[in-house]
Amino acid sequence: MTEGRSRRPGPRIEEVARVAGVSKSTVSRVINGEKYVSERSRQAVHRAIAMLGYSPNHAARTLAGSKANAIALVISEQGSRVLADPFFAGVLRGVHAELAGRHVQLLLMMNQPLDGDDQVAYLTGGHVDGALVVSLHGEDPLPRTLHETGLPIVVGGRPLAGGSVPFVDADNFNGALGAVRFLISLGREKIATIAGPHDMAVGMDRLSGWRCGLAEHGMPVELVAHSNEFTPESGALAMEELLRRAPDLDAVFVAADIMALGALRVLQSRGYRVPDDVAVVGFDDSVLASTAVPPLTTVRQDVEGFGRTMTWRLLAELAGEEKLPQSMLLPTSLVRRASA
Amino acid sequence: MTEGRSRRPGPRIEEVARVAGVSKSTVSRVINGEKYVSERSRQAVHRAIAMLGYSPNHAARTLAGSKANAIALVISEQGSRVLADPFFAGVLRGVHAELAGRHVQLLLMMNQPLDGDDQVAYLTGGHVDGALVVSLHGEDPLPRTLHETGLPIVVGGRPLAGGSVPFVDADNFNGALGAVRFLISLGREKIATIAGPHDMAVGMDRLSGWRCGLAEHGMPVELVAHSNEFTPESGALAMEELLRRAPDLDAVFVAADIMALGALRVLQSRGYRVPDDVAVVGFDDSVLASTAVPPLTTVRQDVEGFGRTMTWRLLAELAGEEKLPQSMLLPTSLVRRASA
DNA sequence: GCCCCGTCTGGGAGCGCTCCCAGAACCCGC
DNA sequence: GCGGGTTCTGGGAGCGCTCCCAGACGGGGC
Repeated sequence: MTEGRSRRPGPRIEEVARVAGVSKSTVSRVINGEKYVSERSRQAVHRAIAMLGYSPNHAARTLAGSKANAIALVISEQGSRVLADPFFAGVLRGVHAELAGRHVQLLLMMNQPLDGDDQVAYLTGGHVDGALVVSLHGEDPLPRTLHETGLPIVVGGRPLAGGSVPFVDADNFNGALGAVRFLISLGREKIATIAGPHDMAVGMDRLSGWRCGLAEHGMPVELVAHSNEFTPESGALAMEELLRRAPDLDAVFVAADIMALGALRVLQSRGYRVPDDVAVVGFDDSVLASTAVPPLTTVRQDVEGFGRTMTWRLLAELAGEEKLPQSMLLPTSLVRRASA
Repeated sequence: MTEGRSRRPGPRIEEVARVAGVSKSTVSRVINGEKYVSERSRQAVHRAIAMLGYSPNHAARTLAGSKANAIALVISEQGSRVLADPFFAGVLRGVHAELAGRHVQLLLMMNQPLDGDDQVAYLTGGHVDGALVVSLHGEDPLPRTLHETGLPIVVGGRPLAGGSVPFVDADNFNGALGAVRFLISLGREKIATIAGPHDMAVGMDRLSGWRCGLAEHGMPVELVAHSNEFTPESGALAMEELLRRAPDLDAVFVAADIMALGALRVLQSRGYRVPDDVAVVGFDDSVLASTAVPPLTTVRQDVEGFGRTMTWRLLAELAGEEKLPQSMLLPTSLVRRASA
């Protein structure tokens, strides 16, 4: 590479030891937060580190130690869809926030068409201590594959084929349930839903919530239209199907804002007024929700918290903490706008 | 961390050397593609590597060598906005695609409120060989600061305070120019623009293109409304201002799809028909464009190419290539939909 | 008094590579 | 024949840490 970007300049651990008046070993112990270091030494080392502006060499730590001091963020499957979703933005911010101050590198990986095994090999090859796997497609085999190698991982989004893989997810079930209860509280009586694909947990869980909400009021749970993907077009098709089956429906719970957009378009072009004739509730509270016409009432999930929680869970496991919850569901909240 | 995720198992370079019947040094030379290795040795080493499934230890290479074998992707300023933009998704994919097969790690970094100097220190501290800096805010000092430390970087988006920092950007000027020419070809005669903030190159370049397009047909270039940020609300305000100043305008070029959404809303609520009364052209071709009502005619930029080009440029520099272009502009294209 | 255990410390081997150096082998021209 | 290059090779000293070991010190319990 560019010849001679000369060897890293900063002070080494030895320098710190000299200044602090202790040995390399003791400095190392302080850096790694081990016990069996006197308060006096600890202070001295911290002072020396601050004075010299010392920062440990990542490669050396990794080479010498038994850990890689890095975790991977793996975007499974085409990545396109996940990333295109602003959802991912918040997650990333959360991950980063939780990592702040720790000496842990964040490596980014995506499923390339080529990769596959390479990726698993790399991840389990000692380059990272653990991985955050964002995988929306419930049947994605990667989470399980990785988990079985013994690599500590946390999956974002409940994996369908997960076995006992630790995961973090929004509480999709209760989010949907709350949305339906809200619609019922508005006096709506014929509440349909546009559900996501069968093979995604996020879709199934929201559908269950909808079912449950209706069932607990003794209302029928027939008006379901499945869409194949999270796109406005797909949402529009589903809406058309619903209107064909029940022209007199008065509310729709749509499993994603982006599909709700398509549904809105169809409703309006058929002359239904939203929310007067038909109330619409989405899910995600993405940018799309507030820019929709009318602005969409939707279920918000805390995406940043999503990333933070995943990271926290992984780091805790790496730190050897016991009795961690195998999975965690994050609360959602209803954001009321104009569409319902 | 989890005690005893035992030391990385794979074979070491010495093993490869033994099997190939050469010395460590020669294996190292082959791996790093140096010259002065006989064809015979090279073949033998490659065979041995394949047979053993050898993969070099990243930490050791970095520690021993003079390069880090990693590059950083730095999301400058709040990150929130950049990331929320699907724009970033494509860039990331492009970066990753370009990196495939190379033994280069991609480290992700964001500007934390806390960081600042820490980040510069880390980046110039030898942890990475170079950095891709995504910075939409033109006056962001980070690109220049990093560049001045001598760290090879490529900035995504033309930096205003950039000096001679290498950058990659969409050809915003010609994109806007093309949009205006298109509007003129439709017979529009009173073409306004909603421009982005003054402090962002992307906004300024698109404005210049609009100006130029009108000027070359001898049309007046007065109908400019600046918005402070790339939001629908801001776009709506700007549209209102324009209508106040020129109720009879018949076209608007909006510097971003997301602002165009706000503009559309205002136009429609005032009874203007789009595109019959007023033609609207956006910029970016984001998801928003196709879901808008009516679907937005807009200027597309190849975001994936953006990422690929940035990465290519950086790697080329790291490889010591000479005479690289200091900056690169990527072509845009007009996507015709219903709004114009 | 003794030993044992818990606390704290320093020394030094070695992680798996790269890169410098020295030297072998070979070609060229004179 | 000799000197001077260019091509190829191996040996081995580190890169900057961590972690093991050995040992020093102190405060119990018997």
